[in-house]
Amino acid sequence: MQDNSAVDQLNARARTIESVHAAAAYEVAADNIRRAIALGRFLPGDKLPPERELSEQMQVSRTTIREAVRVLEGEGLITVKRGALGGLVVMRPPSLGSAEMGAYLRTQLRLIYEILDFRTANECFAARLACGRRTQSHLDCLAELLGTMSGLCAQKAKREDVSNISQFLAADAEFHLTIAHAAGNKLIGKAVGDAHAAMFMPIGRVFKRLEDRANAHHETIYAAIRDQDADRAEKEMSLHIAATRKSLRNLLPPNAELSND
Amino acid sequence: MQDNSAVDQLNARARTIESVHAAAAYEVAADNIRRAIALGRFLPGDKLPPERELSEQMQVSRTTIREAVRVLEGEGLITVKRGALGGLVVMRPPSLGSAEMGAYLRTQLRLIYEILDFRTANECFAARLACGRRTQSHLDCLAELLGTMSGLCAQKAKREDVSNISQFLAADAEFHLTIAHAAGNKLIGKAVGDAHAAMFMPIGRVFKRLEDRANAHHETIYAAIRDQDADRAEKEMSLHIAATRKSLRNLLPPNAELSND
DNA sequence: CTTATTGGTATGAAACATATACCAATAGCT
DNA sequence: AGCTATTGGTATATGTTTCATACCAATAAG
Repeated sequence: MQDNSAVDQLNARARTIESVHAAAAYEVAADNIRRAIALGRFLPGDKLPPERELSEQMQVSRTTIREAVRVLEGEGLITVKRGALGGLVVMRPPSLGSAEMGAYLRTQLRLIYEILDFRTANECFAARLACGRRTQSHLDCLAELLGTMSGLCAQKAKREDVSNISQFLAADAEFHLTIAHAAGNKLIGKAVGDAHAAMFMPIGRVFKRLEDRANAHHETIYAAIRDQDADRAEKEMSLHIAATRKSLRNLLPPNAELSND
Repeated sequence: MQDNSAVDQLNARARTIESVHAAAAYEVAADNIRRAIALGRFLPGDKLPPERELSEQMQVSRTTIREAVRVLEGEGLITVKRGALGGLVVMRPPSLGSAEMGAYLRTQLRLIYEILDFRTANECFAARLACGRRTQSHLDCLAELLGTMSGLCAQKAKREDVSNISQFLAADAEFHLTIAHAAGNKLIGKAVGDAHAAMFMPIGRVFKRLEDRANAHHETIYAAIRDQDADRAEKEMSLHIAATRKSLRNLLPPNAELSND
C-alpha cells in the first residue's frame, strides 16, 4: 500500500482506524425501544411493558431503562403516567399540515432515497431466496398479514383513519420482515429490519391516507413466493419499492427534486 | 395485533424488545482494529500505530486501547514487542494443513454462505448504482487496484507466496469497497464493509494460492462500470461472487455439503 | 379507604474509563 | 559502554456509568 496513489487519495481510509463510539447502555436501550415502536410492534396509544418488566426483558437495570425512557419522552415518542393503569404510553405522531409535511420530507429526501435503495438491494434478494426456503408457516403468516392489510384499506373511511394507517404500516413492516425471515439469512434479516425502522422516523408520520391499491403489490409478491417463482418475486418486490418511492415523491412540493435518482 | 395468530406463532418477536448488548469501549476498539486488519489495511508483519497514537486516533484513553490490545493478542491476531522498534505487530495466520483447513471451513460453511448471499444482494446493487454515479477518480482508483492485483497474480511463484496473497486480498477488499463507495449509498457501503470483514475471519487464512484467473472478473466488472452498463455490471458482480463461492467449495472435503444453496 | 400497580427517588457498591506520571525494555548512535 | 529516543508496562487518583435494593408517591379499582 504505497502512498499518493489514487486509492489513498480517494479514500482517507488507508491505515486509519475508525474512532470508538461506545454506546452507553441507556442509549442502546432507547434505540431498541424506538425500533420496536418504529416497526409497529407497539402502536400509538399502546402501553409499553412496565419499567420493571422492560428491565428484565432487556437484561439491564431499571435505572438504565429509566434513563432510556427520559430520552424517548424528550423525543415526544412516549408519555409517562404515574399510578395504577399508568405507564409508558406510545404517542401519536403530531399530524402535520401538508405544507409542513412536504418541507419536512424534503429535508429527509436524500436519506429516504438511500434507505429505499438499500431496501431494494436486500429485499429483492430476500424475496428471491424466500422462494426456495419458505415453509408453510411462512406462507400462513404472510397470508394472514395480507388479510389484515386488506381489511385495513378496504373502505375509504378506514383508509383515512390514522389508527388504521398505523396498523397497516405495522402489518406492512411485518410482511417484509417475514419475507426476510423466510430467506433464512440473518444478515439480510437485520438489514431489512434496520431499513424499515430507519424509514419510520421520516415517513411514519407522513401518510395521511392509504391508497386503495396499497396492498396490491403485496398480493403479487406473496403469490410469487408461494409459487416459488424467484424471478417474479424479485421483480415484484422491486416494483413495490419503486411504487413506495413514487408515492413519497407525490407528497413532495413540486420543486423538490434533488440530484438523486 | 391479536394473539395466537400465525404471525405471533412464527415470530416470537411480537411485543418483545431486544435485550441490550452495550459494548464496552475496549470491545469496540478491538472490533475496529480487527476490522482494519480484516480489510487488509494492515498486513501480516505490519506494525499498528503505537498505543499512544491509537489512543488519539480512536478518541479513547490509552488504558482502553491496551485492554483492546490484550483481547487481540489473546486471539493471536497481533503480537506485542517492547522497546524501541517494538510495537504491535500483525501476525500471519497459522498455515493449516489442507485437511484441517477443510474441516475448519466446514464448520463455517453456513456463515460463509450467508455472507456471500448478503454480499450478492448488496454488491450487485452497488455495481448497478455505481454505473450511474462513479466519477473519474473512482475509475482511477479501481484501475490502479486492478493493476496491483494483476501484478500480484501474474506468475505462478507469486500466486503461492503468502505475502502476495495477503496483498491481493487487501486490494480485492479495497476494490469492492470502492465500488460500494462509488454507489454513493452509506448503508450499502457499510454493509459491504461489514461483509468483507466478516468473511476474512473464516477465509482469510485459508487460501494457499491464487488462481491465475483470480483477477479476470474484476476486469469485466470494471469495464461495465466504466461503460455505465448497469445490467452487465450487476451480472458480472453476481458471477464473480458465485465464483468465489465455488472456489471455496472446492477447498472443502468432498462429503461436506450442507443443505444450503 | 385499603390494596395493587406503576412510576419516582435515594443510596452504596462495583465496574469502567480517563488523565497523568513514571518504570522498563530495546535499538541505534556516539 | 553508555546515552537517548521510542515504545510497551505499571500505578494511582478521579469521575462516570451501571447495578441492586429499598422505599416513596400517585392513581384507579374494589
